[in-house]
Amino acid sequence: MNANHVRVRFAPSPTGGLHLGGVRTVLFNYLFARKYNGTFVLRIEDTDQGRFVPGAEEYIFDCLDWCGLSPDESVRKEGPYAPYRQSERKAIYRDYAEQLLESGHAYYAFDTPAELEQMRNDLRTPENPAPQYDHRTRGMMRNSLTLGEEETRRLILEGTPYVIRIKVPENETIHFHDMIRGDIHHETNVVDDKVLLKADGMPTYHLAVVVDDYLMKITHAFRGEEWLPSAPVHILLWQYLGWKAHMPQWAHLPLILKPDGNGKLSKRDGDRLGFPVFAMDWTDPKTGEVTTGFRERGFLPEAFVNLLAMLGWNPGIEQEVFSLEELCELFSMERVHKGGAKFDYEKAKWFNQQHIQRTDNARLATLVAPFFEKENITAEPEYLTRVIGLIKERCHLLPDFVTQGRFFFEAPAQPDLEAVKGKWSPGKTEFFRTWAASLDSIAPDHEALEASFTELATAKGIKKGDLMLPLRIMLVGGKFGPGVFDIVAMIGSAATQQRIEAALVQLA
RNA sequence: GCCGCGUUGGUCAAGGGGUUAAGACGCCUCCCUUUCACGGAGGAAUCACGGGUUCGAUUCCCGUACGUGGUACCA
Repeated sequence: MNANHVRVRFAPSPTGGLHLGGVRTVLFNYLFARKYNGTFVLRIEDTDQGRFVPGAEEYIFDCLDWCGLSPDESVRKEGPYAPYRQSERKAIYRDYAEQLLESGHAYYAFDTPAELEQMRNDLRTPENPAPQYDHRTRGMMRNSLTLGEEETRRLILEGTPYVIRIKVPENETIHFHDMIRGDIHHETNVVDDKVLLKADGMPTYHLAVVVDDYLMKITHAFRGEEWLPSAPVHILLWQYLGWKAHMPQWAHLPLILKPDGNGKLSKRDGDRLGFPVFAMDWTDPKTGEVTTGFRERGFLPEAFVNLLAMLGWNPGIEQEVFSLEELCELFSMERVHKGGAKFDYEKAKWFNQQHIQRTDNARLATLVAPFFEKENITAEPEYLTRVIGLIKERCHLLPDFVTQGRFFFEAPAQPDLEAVKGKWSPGKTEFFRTWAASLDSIAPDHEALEASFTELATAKGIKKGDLMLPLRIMLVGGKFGPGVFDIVAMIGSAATQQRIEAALVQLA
C-alpha cells in the first residue's frame, strides 16, 4: 500500500438510529474514496460504555448496505488494521497517553466529578458561565502538576482514580488547513485541557481519533462541523505524538439544519414535521419506540443518496439527478458548501419521484410489493409490473403505488358517486348496461374500447363527455388515475362489468 | 459570556469586481389531458446591514447584526 493511497473513515458511535447527517458524512467519505480509488473504513467509536445500545452497530451496517455505501474495511471485513472497534483497542491508547505523560504534554488529574463541579460552580460568573479546566485553573486542581511527582506516585499506587489530560500550551496559535474552509486558527489560551484517558481506562474521542487515524493510515478526515472547536486539541496531539507529517487533511462538513426555525436537524423535528430523519426504521431497545426511516417511508436508496449529496454540495452543472456512479465521478470536497443547509422534505420527495421514473418496472414491482402486502393486497408480479407502467409517473413515494393503484386489484370500496348523482338519468343507466354487456366481444385494448364507447354514446344521443367521468368513478372510485380505457383493458371485462353494475345499483 | 464557523429568492443553490444575478424544489397563471398526476409555457420572489478599497462592489477588506456549533471522564 503506497503512501498516497487515499484512506478515509466514518467513525460512528453505536448509540441509536443513523441520522441523515451521518449518512451524508458516510456518503462524502464514500464518494471521495471511490473517486480516488481509495479505501473506505468503518470504525466503531464505542469508547463510552455508558452509552452502549444493543443492536445499534448492526443497524449501522444495515443502513449502509441499504444505501449501497458499504465500507471496504470494518469489523465485518477486517483489513490490516484490525480491530476496528475501539473498545477492543483499549490497551493501545494507554501506551500513547503514557508517551504524552513522559514528554510533558499530558498530566494526571485526580479531581473527582464532584470536585470538577465544585470548581465550575465556584468560578462561574455572568461573564464566564462555563469555566474550563485550562491553563488558568489547572494550578488550583488536584493533578500531577500541583501535587508533585511523589504524591502523584503515591495516589496512583493507592489506586486513586485518575484521568490523563492534555496540557495545552499558553499563547500559541494553532493553524490548520480545512479542505472546505481554508485556513482555520485557534488561540490555545481558550482551549481547555481535554481528558485523553478516562478513569475507566478508555480513551476519549480526542485521543482515540488521533491514535486510530494515525495507526489506520487515514489520509483524509471528514467529519461534521461540530468538531471544529476541538480540532486544535487534535492538531496538538498529532504534533506531540510526533506524527505531524502524517496528519490527514481535514474537512469539516456543514450541518444539516431543521427546515423551520433554527438549529441542527434532530429526530424530534422529523416527528414534529412529519418526515423521516433516520435512514431506516429504528426501534429503541429500551422504550420500544419506533422511529420511521426513509426506507420504510418509501424512498429508493439511490434517491436518498442523491438528495443527501445535493445537501451541501453540488457539481456546478445544471443536472441534479444522479446515480451513485455519477456522483463518484463528479464529487469534489472543494465544492462542498461552508454554510449549513435546511432540510427540505418537498424537494426530497421530488428526488424520489425522479428516481422512480428512471427505475424499471420489474424492479419497482419487487420494491412496491411489500407495501401492497401491508394493505392485504396480493399483487401478482407480472400484473403488478404492468400496473406500475401505467401509474408510476404520478408516484413520489413507494406507498403512492398503493393509493394510485389499488383499484387495479380490488373494486373501490366507496366510489365517489356523489360527483355524478345530480346529473344522472335513466338513459345513462341504460347506456352503461348496454356497453357493459358488449364488453366481452370487444378487443381488450384501449382504442377498440374507446371506439365502441363513443359509438354507443352517439347512438344513444348522450354526450361522451357526460359519460367519461361516471365510468372513471365506477372503476376507480374517484377522480384520479390513468386513462380510463387503459384501466378497462387492464382489469378486464368481468371486473369492469361488476363495478359498473354495482355502481348502477347505487345510482338507481 | 467566551471561542470557532457561517450568511445569494420561502428552501437547495450557480456565479464572483462591470451579468437582464443561472438552475431546481415549492407557490401562482396558462396549455396538454373529457379525471388526477406527469409534461410544457409563463410569473412573483434574492445578494443581511454599515463603513471602506475601487471609475465601479453581490463579489475584496473591516466592523455590526443574525444564525449555528463548541464550551463533558458524549461522540
